[in-house]
Amino acid sequence: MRYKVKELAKISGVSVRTLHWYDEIGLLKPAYIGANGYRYYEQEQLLLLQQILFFRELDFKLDDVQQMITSCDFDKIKTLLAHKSNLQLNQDRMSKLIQTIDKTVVHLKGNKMINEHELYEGFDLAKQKEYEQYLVKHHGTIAEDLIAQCNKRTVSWGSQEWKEIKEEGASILQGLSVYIEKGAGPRDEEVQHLIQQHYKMIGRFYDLTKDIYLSLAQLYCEHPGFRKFFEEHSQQLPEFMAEAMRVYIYKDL
Amino acid sequence: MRYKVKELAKISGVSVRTLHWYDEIGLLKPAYIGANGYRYYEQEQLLLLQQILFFRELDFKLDDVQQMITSCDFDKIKTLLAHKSNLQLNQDRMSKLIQTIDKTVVHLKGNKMINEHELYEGFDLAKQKEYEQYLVKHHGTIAEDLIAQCNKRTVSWGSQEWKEIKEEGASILQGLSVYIEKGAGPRDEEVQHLIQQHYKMIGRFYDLTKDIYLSLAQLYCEHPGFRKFFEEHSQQLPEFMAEAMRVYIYKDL
DNA sequence: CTTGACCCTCACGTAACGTAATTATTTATC
DNA sequence: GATAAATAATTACGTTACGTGAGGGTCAAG
Repeated sequence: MRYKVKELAKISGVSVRTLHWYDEIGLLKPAYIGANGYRYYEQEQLLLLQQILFFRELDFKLDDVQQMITSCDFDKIKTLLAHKSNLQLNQDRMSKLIQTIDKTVVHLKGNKMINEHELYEGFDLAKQKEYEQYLVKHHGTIAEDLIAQCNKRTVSWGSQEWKEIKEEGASILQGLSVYIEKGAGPRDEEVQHLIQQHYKMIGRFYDLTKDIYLSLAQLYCEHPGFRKFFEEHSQQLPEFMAEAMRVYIYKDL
Repeated sequence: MRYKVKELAKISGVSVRTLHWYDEIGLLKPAYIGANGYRYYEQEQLLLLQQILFFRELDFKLDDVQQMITSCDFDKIKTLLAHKSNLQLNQDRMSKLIQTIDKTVVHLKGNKMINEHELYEGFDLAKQKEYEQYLVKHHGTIAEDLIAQCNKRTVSWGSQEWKEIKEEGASILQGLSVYIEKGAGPRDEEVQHLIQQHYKMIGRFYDLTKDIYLSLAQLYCEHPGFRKFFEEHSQQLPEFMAEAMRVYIYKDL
């Protein structure tokens, strides 16, 4: 069995350019080159490529990958452990950065006395009733059960918990609108990560199923109250978010 | 007060080239340019530069830094939170990578049946007595106290704990020798991180002070048994590690 | 007036490809 | 067998945030 570039690219999930590049730097040479100048790869190269991709995924530089695949198991272990400690360093740095961001956000909020009401008015309890009626009208008894469950859970929440969940919600929506401005798509990884947070957050209100989450996506677009709330962050947020939610639900299939 | 490039570079801790670059991309223009073509910065630019460096440290791309310093607090918060979720994504990835590395290491070890004795013989209990006598001879009663403390603590350790600490120790030494091969210096961040791990590990045996740790550095170089053990990883490991240990102790001063 | 420290502007190198542009070859269809 | 579509090749520029010289002016001190 021999593969041409495109074929090997497809089964290994890399681009043709990557194979060209790996050839150029001597990381993965073709088994042989035809009289037409074409690169032909064999089973052996496929296996080697998989090794390469494995180490690449671990954030090794290609130079180091080169070393790895040619070194013995003992040296591999040494290098892996050294690399691990590097990753841990990075992790520590991330933690510190996140802390710094949190502090900065608090500082900025305190500085400008951002009006909580303005930021979070979507959680207004008065509007809650309206939403519930809408839900019942459009989704029947299932919605009633959810509302009951939601009420049962939230009565025990203190103002601290409400504040947390409000902040988290606002953070998610703000994040999404930033990505919209940047021209990101609903299936981009960063967006999906935010949607995952959203999914988990909603799960604190009631037991969430895929169907219910899809209904929510619909609700956010259709219900004027929700629409307005979302549109305050970004004009395209309702559709964008609904699409991202659908992607999130269907992506595992 | 006006600064020329080198002066601003020194007080802000960046390179001259960086200032040139920031000028070129319009991120930080000089206050004015002299007839000689020199860049002159004022207090205002210094403050701006500090802002820039703050966001740069948070791993923002310079494009985004540009946005940040020109946007209002509200938008800053949005962007910061979006960035935070990015960092969290990265953190998650790191965790997974580290797990994968651990699994791979276990797999490689199992595969090649690496001889534990060969890897960890430095922890041989028989040799322990020899070390202790050497310590007492060269460091007197302080060493005796340490040995007593060490014995008191370690009697309660099970084989699991011994194994853990052996693995950690081996991992550190292997990591160090990899860096030596790469031509790293004793004060490099990665090396210092490993030394920190080493410091903490030793701290599990007895209460560690700076003086004692410095004595250890000496011991590793002088005592033939230790030397031999370290030299099995790398010929230069004893001196390299001792120097790194001294750097670690003195770096806070 | 020289010397050294400093300034300037190119301009190439980095890592790992992405993205054309242009040309040649194979494959599929008629 | 001719033509078109797909795929191959090479070449080369773009990306990030600078590092590192090269070659050549400017300024303060001795």
